[in-house]
Amino acid sequence: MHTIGTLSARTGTKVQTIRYYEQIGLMREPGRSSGGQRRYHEADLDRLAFIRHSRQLGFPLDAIRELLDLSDSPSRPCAEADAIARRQLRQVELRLARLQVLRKELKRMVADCDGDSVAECRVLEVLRDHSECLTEHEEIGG
Amino acid sequence: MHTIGTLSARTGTKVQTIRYYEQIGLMREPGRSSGGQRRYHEADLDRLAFIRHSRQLGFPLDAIRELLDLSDSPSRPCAEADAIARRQLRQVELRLARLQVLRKELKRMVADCDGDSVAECRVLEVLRDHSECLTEHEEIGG
DNA sequence: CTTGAACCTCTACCTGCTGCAGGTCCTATC
DNA sequence: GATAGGACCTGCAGCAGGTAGAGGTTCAAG
Repeated sequence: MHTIGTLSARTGTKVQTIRYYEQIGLMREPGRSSGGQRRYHEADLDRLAFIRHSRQLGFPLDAIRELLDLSDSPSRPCAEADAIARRQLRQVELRLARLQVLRKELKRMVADCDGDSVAECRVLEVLRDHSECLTEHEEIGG
Repeated sequence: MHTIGTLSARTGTKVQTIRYYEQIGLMREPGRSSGGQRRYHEADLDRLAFIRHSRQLGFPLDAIRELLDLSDSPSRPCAEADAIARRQLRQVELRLARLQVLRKELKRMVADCDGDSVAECRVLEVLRDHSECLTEHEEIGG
């Protein structure tokens, strides 16, 4: 039996986050001590580790929910898990591509700026006028 | 004089978003028509375009606030604007580096999976056991 | 039996918006 | 001048994925 603090320490997850996962139904409601404190089994620790690792790989909580469901029914074909992972890979590749465009533009921006007064600052100039950009970038929220 | 709808259409910003920018003090409070509707000057349009463009380049609203302040005082040296842009560039490069690690790991994950049953699914296996990863990745929220 | 670290619930806040409800204004057309 | 209907108004709730704090209880070591 583990306390929530033990799970926290072992998985590097904040205590509040574990309670949050319980609240949104990602973690099962654990048993309680006579005084009302959460007491976890080893399986809960594994589940939390799974969740955290998936988060580290950028999976959104909804995807993790699906993966956990799949993980709980071992006889099903794994095509679904595979599809989720591929979707995540596509997302990551999309974000990479967009960030690469941004990096290029930002690099050019700071390279062109010679540190004079704000009035002739290249950085501000480029921000003022999108047409000075070499590439389209409809990033925002990527 | 422009309506909020005109600003919206010209900058590709939702009407609500413009009102939100006003609420958080990024956009100045415009004048109003006799009936209480917002009426904008050309300068407001420019300001909104600046904000949007900065957002597209991934600048957080706080940074944009600083950049706007700088932009309003043209005699100051532009070192500050430069620093903000460099900071943003560093952020983008950090995110890029992390995403590249993720991509590698995800690629390996889906490549190893041969589509059999969940019980022996590589995807789930890797998620279960971080030690199967080739690289450390403390992504989360990047 | 005491102490204090760890736990509990509840609520609010973060970023950067977006959407809806329910009501008002503006302007073109008849 | 009346009317239709699109554009506008305010205010509030909600999204992801947590994080922080208040104010109170429990647990376990000494």
